[in-house]
Amino acid sequence: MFPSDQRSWRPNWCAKVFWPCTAKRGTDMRYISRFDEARQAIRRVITDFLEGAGWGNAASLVTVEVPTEHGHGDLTTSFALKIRSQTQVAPRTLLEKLAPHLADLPMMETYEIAGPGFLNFMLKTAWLAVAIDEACRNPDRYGNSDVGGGCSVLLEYVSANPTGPMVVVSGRAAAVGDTLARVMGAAGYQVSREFYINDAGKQIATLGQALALRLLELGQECVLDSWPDGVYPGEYVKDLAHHYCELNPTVDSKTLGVDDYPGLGHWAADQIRQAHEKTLAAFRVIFDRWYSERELRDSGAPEKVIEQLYDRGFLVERDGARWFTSSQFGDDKDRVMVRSDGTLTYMVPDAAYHKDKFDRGFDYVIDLLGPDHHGYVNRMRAVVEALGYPPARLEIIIIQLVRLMRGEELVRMSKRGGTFVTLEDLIEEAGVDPARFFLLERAPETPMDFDLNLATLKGSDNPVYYVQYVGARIHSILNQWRAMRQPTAAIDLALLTAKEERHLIVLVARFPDVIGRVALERAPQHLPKFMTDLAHAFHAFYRQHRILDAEPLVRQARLALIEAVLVVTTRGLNLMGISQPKKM
RNA sequence: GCGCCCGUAGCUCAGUGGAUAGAGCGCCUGACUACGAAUCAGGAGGCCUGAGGUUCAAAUCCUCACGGGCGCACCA
Repeated sequence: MFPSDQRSWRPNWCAKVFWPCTAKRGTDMRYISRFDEARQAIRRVITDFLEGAGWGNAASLVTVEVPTEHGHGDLTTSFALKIRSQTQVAPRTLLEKLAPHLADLPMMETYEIAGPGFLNFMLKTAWLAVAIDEACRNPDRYGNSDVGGGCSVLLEYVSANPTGPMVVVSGRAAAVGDTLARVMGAAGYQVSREFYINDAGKQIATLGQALALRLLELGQECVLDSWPDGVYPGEYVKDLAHHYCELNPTVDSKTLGVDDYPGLGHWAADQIRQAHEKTLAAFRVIFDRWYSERELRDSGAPEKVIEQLYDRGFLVERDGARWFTSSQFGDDKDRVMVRSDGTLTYMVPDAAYHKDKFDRGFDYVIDLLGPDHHGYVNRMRAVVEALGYPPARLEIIIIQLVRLMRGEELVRMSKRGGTFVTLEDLIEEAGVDPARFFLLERAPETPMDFDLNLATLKGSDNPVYYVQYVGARIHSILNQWRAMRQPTAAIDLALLTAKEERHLIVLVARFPDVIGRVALERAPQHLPKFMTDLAHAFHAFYRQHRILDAEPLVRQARLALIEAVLVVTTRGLNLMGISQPKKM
């Protein structure tokens, strides 16, 4: 039983809910970040105090947070305001009594009571600076945590139809899904990544028809005057036709008929799927499993789902068809599962696929779907619930539209006309690093404009270079330091007292929390934001302070500091699937 | 008509019920005889679409408008 099971069924399925997962594994080796440790220690003092005063039931309202504003401490809590109605004590009076208990905490530098009843904490710099040491010692692991508690999660994303090239919104899903997978892995989830291939059904036959017509054109060296509606007209089918002829030189295109369409379609779909895999690999997105709808169908799983729904009484016959009574689970209307001609609707294999996901024992099942699928959310939840699985464990994130712009001008995409801007085009024009950064900057469910002019810029206008430049500068400094062949002094991080240095220490210490937050909220956009903040803090430090020219003990401390910053930028970029160049 | 997403600086967007709402781009002023100026310091720019409600506290939660986008098949 997981906490999310008790969560009320939310029509707003966007993953804004912040819930913990009961730890299953890894509790012995629990890593606690500096910020987590401070938070827990402060919270414990406060709850002990409240219990002592007879307000123990208010303890759940005590939260210790990173403030939004600078100047409100490293951590802050507003619990005194929140529990006022229960205690009937003026918040500031309560805090005056509580505060002395906090002074003894080992990480506490100062605290202040502010505003109507906030309590702000400044942590000891040297205590936070332990994070610098942790980062330098664990360059490949720093930032990891076990907030995921070892829970297993299946992420399905992209799942583009193998009937044509991938469009840019698939690229967004790829960037978001891949980054979530990387981050959740770092945060202690056991992640599996899946791509579901719709390689069955009518669309495959239609693809086969398109191929057959292109083969006919090739064979007769002509161009057809009319093209049937809804049959993929894109240029890519011509390329497939050429390839097909090379492999099958004896094919007689004039004899191809309806019976040949499925076979041709399967061949074409497989070619396109392989192209998808190649493009995604170039985008640094890899999957653990490519799940074939066709194999699912061959296994008989769809029919089993029909039976199961029927046995449970959720399938009724009406107008000669069999309907799933999804409306009793919150869907707008019932859905046809078996048409009056006996064939299955596309929904059935999808239902079987989701059943299979849960049967494989995943604690969480996360789907990233395209913007044209949001009408589909309720019915898939309905299926999950009807089959007896907790619907809250199916999380669906809708990846919203990407509009491509060139400055002010909208880049038109027309699927019907067969003209695309494909993910491949985007990679070629913008490059993987800027493309991924831009696609990750925005919340997945927000429609976004992608300005190709901005992404293509090589200069300072491009935020990804701003972040990468940090690492390049640090590499350069560290190389020069090694070339100096100076004796290494002992590291005394207490020498890092300037405000720019402190800011960097705080950010390095906060990195594990950022990873945890991205994982728990399924909100990748916080990562580029954090990286930009870190880059800004580093560049400000760098302009203000000398490193190699500093007095030896200070130099040694600053070298440790920038090494830790390098660890964080490199890891942070890596979690976004973005490179950290040593030179730019 | 019904459902979903979005509405925050000129533009693109962040924002965890909390304090003076932030960033990037664009605009204006300054800063290299310097470990990398792809940088830094500063400035201007806001009725958070509107109206009610809940709350000690609302950009954030609820209701209703308005505006933009996308879905609403015995298609996949």
